[in-house]
Amino acid sequence: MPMARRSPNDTSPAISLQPLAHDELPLDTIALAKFLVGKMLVRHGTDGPMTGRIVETEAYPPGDDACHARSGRTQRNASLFLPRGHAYVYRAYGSAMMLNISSEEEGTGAGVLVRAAEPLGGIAAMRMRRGVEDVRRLARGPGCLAQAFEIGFDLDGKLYAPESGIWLADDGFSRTEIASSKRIGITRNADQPWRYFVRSSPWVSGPAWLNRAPS
DNA sequence: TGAAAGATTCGCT
DNA sequence: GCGAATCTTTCAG
Repeated sequence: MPMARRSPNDTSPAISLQPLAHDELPLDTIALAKFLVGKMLVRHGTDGPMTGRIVETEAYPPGDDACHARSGRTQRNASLFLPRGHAYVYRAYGSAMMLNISSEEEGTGAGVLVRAAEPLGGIAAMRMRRGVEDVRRLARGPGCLAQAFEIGFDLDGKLYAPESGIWLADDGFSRTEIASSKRIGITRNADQPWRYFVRSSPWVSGPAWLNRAPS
Protein backbone atom coordinates (compact mmCIF):
# COMPACT_ATOMS: atom_id res chain seq x y z
CA MET A 1 0.00 0.00 0.00
CA PRO A 2 1.18 3.52 -0.69
CA MET A 3 0.81 4.39 2.94
CA ALA A 4 2.97 7.23 4.11
CA ARG A 5 6.36 6.04 5.17
CA ARG A 6 6.93 7.97 8.30
CA SER A 7 10.45 7.03 9.11
CA PRO A 8 11.98 9.31 11.73
CA ASN A 9 15.01 9.54 9.46
CA ASP A 10 12.99 10.95 6.65
CA THR A 11 13.79 14.62 6.80
CA SER A 12 12.57 15.34 3.29
CA PRO A 13 9.74 17.81 2.93
CA ALA A 14 7.70 14.99 1.45
CA ILE A 15 4.05 15.07 2.17
CA SER A 16 3.03 12.82 5.01
CA LEU A 17 -0.18 11.13 4.06
CA GLN A 18 -1.76 10.34 7.37
CA PRO A 19 -5.23 8.98 6.57
CA LEU A 20 -8.05 10.96 8.12
CA ALA A 21 -10.23 8.82 10.33
CA HIS A 22 -13.93 9.14 9.67
CA ASP A 23 -14.54 10.59 13.13
CA GLU A 24 -12.18 13.47 12.34
CA LEU A 25 -14.58 14.70 9.69
CA PRO A 26 -17.06 17.41 10.70
CA LEU A 27 -20.58 16.07 11.01
CA ASP A 28 -22.18 19.14 9.52
CA THR A 29 -22.34 19.17 5.70
CA ILE A 30 -21.28 22.79 5.23
CA ALA A 31 -18.48 22.45 7.75
CA LEU A 32 -17.31 19.31 5.97
CA ALA A 33 -17.30 21.04 2.59
CA LYS A 34 -15.06 23.79 3.96
CA PHE A 35 -12.94 21.32 5.86
CA LEU A 36 -12.19 19.29 2.74
CA VAL A 37 -10.75 22.21 0.78
CA GLY A 38 -7.01 21.84 1.10
CA LYS A 39 -7.11 18.19 2.16
CA MET A 40 -5.45 15.44 0.16
CA LEU A 41 -7.37 12.93 -1.90
CA VAL A 42 -5.48 9.66 -2.19
CA ARG A 43 -6.48 6.95 -4.64
CA HIS A 44 -4.89 3.58 -5.17
CA GLY A 45 -5.87 2.71 -8.72
CA THR A 46 -4.91 -0.05 -11.12
CA ASP A 47 -1.88 1.97 -12.24
CA GLY A 48 -0.66 2.74 -8.76
CA PRO A 49 -1.19 5.53 -6.24
CA MET A 50 -2.46 8.95 -7.17
CA THR A 51 -2.72 12.01 -4.99
CA GLY A 52 -4.20 15.46 -5.32
CA ARG A 53 -5.13 18.40 -3.19
CA ILE A 54 -8.84 19.18 -3.10
CA VAL A 55 -9.33 22.81 -4.14
CA GLU A 56 -13.07 22.96 -4.75
CA THR A 57 -16.16 21.41 -3.12
CA GLU A 58 -19.89 21.93 -2.97
CA ALA A 59 -22.20 21.22 -0.03
CA TYR A 60 -25.59 19.53 -0.46
CA PRO A 61 -26.99 19.65 3.08
CA PRO A 62 -30.18 18.07 4.48
CA GLY A 63 -33.30 19.77 3.25
CA ASP A 64 -31.52 21.28 0.25
CA ASP A 65 -33.77 21.11 -2.78
CA ALA A 66 -30.75 20.47 -5.00
CA CYS A 67 -29.58 17.47 -2.98
CA HIS A 68 -30.19 14.10 -4.59
CA ALA A 69 -31.64 12.88 -1.31
CA ARG A 70 -34.48 15.42 -1.44
CA SER A 71 -37.09 12.82 -2.43
CA GLY A 72 -35.98 10.20 0.01
CA ARG A 73 -33.83 7.16 -0.27
CA THR A 74 -33.58 5.35 -3.59
CA GLN A 75 -31.24 2.72 -4.93
CA ARG A 76 -29.18 5.39 -6.64
CA ASN A 77 -28.70 7.78 -3.72
CA ALA A 78 -28.54 5.25 -0.88
CA SER A 79 -24.91 6.08 -0.15
CA LEU A 80 -25.85 9.63 0.83
CA PHE A 81 -27.64 8.16 3.82
CA LEU A 82 -24.59 6.33 5.14
CA PRO A 83 -22.62 7.82 8.05
CA ARG A 84 -20.24 10.62 7.11
CA GLY A 85 -17.10 9.65 5.24
CA HIS A 86 -18.59 7.25 2.71
CA ALA A 87 -18.31 7.61 -1.05
CA TYR A 88 -21.38 8.43 -3.14
CA VAL A 89 -20.68 7.95 -6.84
CA TYR A 90 -23.18 8.65 -9.60
CA ARG A 91 -23.25 9.43 -13.27
CA ALA A 92 -24.52 12.73 -14.65
CA TYR A 93 -25.35 13.62 -18.24
CA GLY A 94 -24.78 10.09 -19.40
CA SER A 95 -21.05 10.02 -19.02
CA ALA A 96 -19.54 12.12 -16.26
CA MET A 97 -18.93 10.38 -12.94
CA MET A 98 -19.29 12.45 -9.79
CA LEU A 99 -17.43 11.82 -6.54
CA ASN A 100 -19.10 12.76 -3.27
CA ILE A 101 -18.51 12.27 0.43
CA SER A 102 -21.51 11.50 2.62
CA SER A 103 -22.10 13.73 5.61
CA GLU A 104 -24.28 13.98 8.73
CA GLU A 105 -25.57 11.08 10.83
CA GLU A 106 -26.52 7.75 9.36
CA GLY A 107 -29.99 7.96 7.85
CA THR A 108 -29.65 11.62 6.89
CA GLY A 109 -29.23 12.11 3.17
CA ALA A 110 -26.56 14.73 2.52
CA GLY A 111 -23.10 15.01 1.08
CA VAL A 112 -20.27 17.02 -0.39
CA LEU A 113 -19.31 17.01 -4.08
CA VAL A 114 -15.60 17.07 -4.87
CA ARG A 115 -15.32 19.32 -7.92
CA ALA A 116 -11.61 19.86 -8.53
CA ALA A 117 -8.15 18.94 -7.29
CA GLU A 118 -4.55 19.92 -7.85
CA PRO A 119 -2.81 16.77 -9.15
CA LEU A 120 0.31 15.99 -7.15
CA GLY A 121 1.16 12.31 -7.56
CA GLY A 122 0.52 9.75 -10.28
CA ILE A 123 0.25 12.43 -12.91
CA ALA A 124 1.42 10.16 -15.71
CA ALA A 125 -1.42 7.74 -15.02
CA MET A 126 -3.90 10.60 -14.89
CA ARG A 127 -2.68 11.91 -18.23
CA MET A 128 -3.16 8.53 -19.82
CA ARG A 129 -6.61 8.06 -18.41
CA ARG A 130 -7.76 11.55 -19.36
CA GLY A 131 -6.03 11.71 -22.70
CA VAL A 132 -4.97 15.25 -21.84
CA GLU A 133 -1.48 16.64 -21.38
CA ASP A 134 -2.18 19.91 -19.63
CA VAL A 135 -1.91 19.25 -15.89
CA ARG A 136 -4.34 22.02 -15.15
CA ARG A 137 -7.04 20.18 -17.03
CA LEU A 138 -6.54 16.78 -15.45
CA ALA A 139 -8.89 17.19 -12.50
CA ARG A 140 -10.67 20.49 -13.08
CA GLY A 141 -14.40 19.80 -12.93
CA PRO A 142 -16.09 16.88 -11.18
CA GLY A 143 -16.28 14.62 -14.22
CA CYS A 144 -12.65 15.21 -15.11
CA LEU A 145 -11.53 14.62 -11.55
CA ALA A 146 -13.39 11.34 -11.39
CA GLN A 147 -11.85 10.16 -14.66
CA ALA A 148 -8.36 11.15 -13.57
CA PHE A 149 -8.67 9.40 -10.22
CA GLU A 150 -10.29 6.29 -11.70
CA ILE A 151 -13.56 6.74 -9.85
CA GLY A 152 -16.22 4.18 -10.70
CA PHE A 153 -19.38 2.67 -9.30
CA ASP A 154 -17.30 0.08 -7.50
CA LEU A 155 -16.41 2.81 -5.01
CA ASP A 156 -20.02 3.75 -4.33
CA GLY A 157 -20.88 3.10 -0.69
CA LYS A 158 -17.29 2.47 0.36
CA LEU A 159 -15.83 4.13 3.39
CA TYR A 160 -12.97 6.54 2.66
CA ALA A 161 -10.15 4.41 4.02
CA PRO A 162 -6.92 2.82 2.71
CA GLU A 163 -8.56 -0.58 2.46
CA SER A 164 -11.13 0.87 0.06
CA GLY A 165 -8.44 2.17 -2.26
CA ILE A 166 -9.53 5.76 -1.71
CA TRP A 167 -9.06 7.96 1.31
CA LEU A 168 -8.51 11.44 2.64
CA ALA A 169 -5.40 12.82 4.28
CA ASP A 170 -4.22 15.97 5.99
CA ASP A 171 -0.69 17.11 5.23
CA GLY A 172 -0.95 20.30 7.24
CA PHE A 173 -1.65 22.58 4.32
CA SER A 174 -3.19 25.75 5.71
CA ARG A 175 -6.32 26.97 4.07
CA THR A 176 -6.20 30.72 4.36
CA GLU A 177 -7.77 31.69 1.07
CA ILE A 178 -11.07 29.88 1.02
CA ALA A 179 -13.78 31.68 -0.87
CA SER A 180 -17.39 30.73 -1.48
CA SER A 181 -19.85 31.20 -4.30
CA LYS A 182 -23.08 29.86 -5.72
CA ARG A 183 -22.99 26.26 -6.77
CA ILE A 184 -22.41 25.44 -10.42
CA GLY A 185 -24.72 23.71 -12.86
CA ILE A 186 -27.87 23.38 -10.76
CA THR A 187 -31.29 24.97 -11.07
CA ARG A 188 -32.98 24.10 -7.76
CA ASN A 189 -32.02 26.23 -4.78
CA ALA A 190 -29.27 27.73 -6.90
CA ASP A 191 -28.66 30.88 -4.89
CA GLN A 192 -27.11 29.32 -1.82
CA PRO A 193 -23.36 30.11 -1.47
CA TRP A 194 -22.40 26.53 -0.78
CA ARG A 195 -19.49 26.16 -3.16
CA TYR A 196 -16.08 26.46 -1.51
CA PHE A 197 -12.75 26.85 -3.28
CA VAL A 198 -9.22 28.18 -2.98
CA ARG A 199 -9.35 31.73 -4.25
CA SER A 200 -7.08 32.49 -7.20
CA SER A 201 -6.19 28.85 -7.60
CA PRO A 202 -5.47 27.82 -11.21
CA TRP A 203 -6.87 24.40 -10.38
CA VAL A 204 -10.51 25.29 -9.73
CA SER A 205 -13.30 24.92 -12.28
CA GLY A 206 -16.05 27.33 -13.15
CA PRO A 207 -16.15 30.69 -14.90
CA ALA A 208 -13.55 33.24 -13.85
CA TRP A 209 -16.10 35.85 -12.82
CA LEU A 210 -17.59 33.45 -10.28
CA ASN A 211 -14.19 32.70 -8.83
CA ARG A 212 -13.33 36.34 -8.39
CA ALA A 213 -16.64 37.24 -6.79
CA PRO A 214 -16.40 38.19 -3.13
CA SER A 215 -17.54 35.53 -0.72
C1' DT B 1 -44.68 3.05 -20.15
C1' DG B 2 -43.25 7.64 -21.63
C1' DA B 3 -41.28 12.05 -20.85
C1' DA B 4 -38.27 15.37 -18.70
C1' DA B 5 -34.41 16.96 -16.27
C1' DG B 6 -29.79 16.83 -14.98
C1' DA B 7 -24.16 18.59 -9.22
C1' DT B 8 -21.05 18.24 -17.36
C1' DT B 9 -17.80 18.19 -21.10
C1' DC B 10 -15.90 19.07 -25.44
C1' DG B 11 -15.40 21.14 -29.77
C1' DC B 12 -16.06 24.83 -32.68
C1' DT B 13 -16.62 29.83 -33.82
C1' DG C 1 -17.71 31.98 -25.00
C1' DC C 2 -21.57 29.26 -26.62
C1' DG C 3 -24.24 25.27 -27.85
C1' DA C 4 -24.86 20.38 -28.76
C1' DA C 5 -24.20 15.59 -27.19
C1' DT C 6 -25.51 11.91 -24.07
C1' DC C 7 -28.13 8.34 -21.28
C1' DT C 8 -29.58 7.20 -16.75
C1' DT C 9 -32.80 8.01 -13.12
C1' DT C 10 -36.95 9.64 -11.54
C1' DC C 11 -41.68 11.12 -11.67
C1' DA C 12 -46.14 11.42 -13.74
C1' DG C 13 -50.07 9.56 -16.06
